[in-house]
Amino acid sequence: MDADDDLTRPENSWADAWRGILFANARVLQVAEPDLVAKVGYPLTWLDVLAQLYDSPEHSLRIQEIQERSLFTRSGITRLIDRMEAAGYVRRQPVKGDRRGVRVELTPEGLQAHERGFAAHLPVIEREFGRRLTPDQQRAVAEALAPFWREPKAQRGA
Amino acid sequence: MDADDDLTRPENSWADAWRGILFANARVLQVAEPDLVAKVGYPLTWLDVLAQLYDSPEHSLRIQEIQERSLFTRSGITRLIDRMEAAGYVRRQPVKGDRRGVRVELTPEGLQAHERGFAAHLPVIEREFGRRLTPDQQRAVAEALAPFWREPKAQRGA
DNA sequence: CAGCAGTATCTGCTGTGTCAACTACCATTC
DNA sequence: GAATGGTAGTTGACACAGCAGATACTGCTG
Repeated sequence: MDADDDLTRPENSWADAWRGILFANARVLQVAEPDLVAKVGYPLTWLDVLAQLYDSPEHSLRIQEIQERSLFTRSGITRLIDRMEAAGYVRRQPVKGDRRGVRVELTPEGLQAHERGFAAHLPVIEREFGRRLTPDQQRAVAEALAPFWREPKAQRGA
Repeated sequence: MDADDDLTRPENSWADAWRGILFANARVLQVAEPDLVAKVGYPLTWLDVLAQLYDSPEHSLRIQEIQERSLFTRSGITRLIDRMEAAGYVRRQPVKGDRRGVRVELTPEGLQAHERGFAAHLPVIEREFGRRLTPDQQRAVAEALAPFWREPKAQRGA
């Protein structure tokens, strides 16, 4: 993914770490994504949204909140919710007090889909990722990369 | 990205590491990708191919070899090369001895594009990723994730 | 309360990647 | 050397995400 890196120079020692991130991400998802679709019939993006809703009070969030927690743009979320709504996993509700807004809430089917999704997905991630690291490595990676998810998101796009 | 993980159970201790990978990848690329496009006028996928070609003997590879080294399907590569060829960065040549094949080679413009690309890209990755890890963390992450890029690729797709 | 800037979401268009089918060619077998 | 099965690359139809502009509403100002 990266070019020739001179590892003797200290300022380039992050290059292999970055390469590792790129490859680990790509290789694991390349297995996990089709696996999830095959097993539960929907893609990882849906599972992400289902999990966000599940973890929220009343299993519901506003479009904007979903966007903030995810790595999509607003228009991307609109269409994602369109599809999930068509599948019966979520429902759009008016927000009381702000008629511009939309509250997205999990349906019972969505709740079930969330459960099935994780039941199918987690073992694959464990097999493809977790087991390939020692407990020490798991801790080290988790600690080193924690800043990237414990921070507010850099805003972008429409 | 993930759901509620019980971190006291040892078999779930990879969850935060995985979450870190997902977020680090997404957050860094979310900055680096538009930055590259703004600075050199082409996306990361091109830089990846340019680097592969640059690192190869005679700055050329067969379509198939590019595909093996990348995370795309064959048809994806075909179209990617179409665009890069239209931009003048690569050239398609017949393969002697196998008239089915195509050899993709870097043009002088492509060579220059590669150079400009890395000159623009590496500092961004360093800033957004490298500097946020201590040297120890860089080493630990690199070592833990090395298996993912030092392995043959899982085949997929058309 | 008219005007107007700001916010929340949606929509049209476009770029890019995938899948499956297709063409062209290679290699083996009889 | 015709038949057959495999390989290399392309193409058509489609799915999905992004951007920019549209729409509908909020809330402040005078």
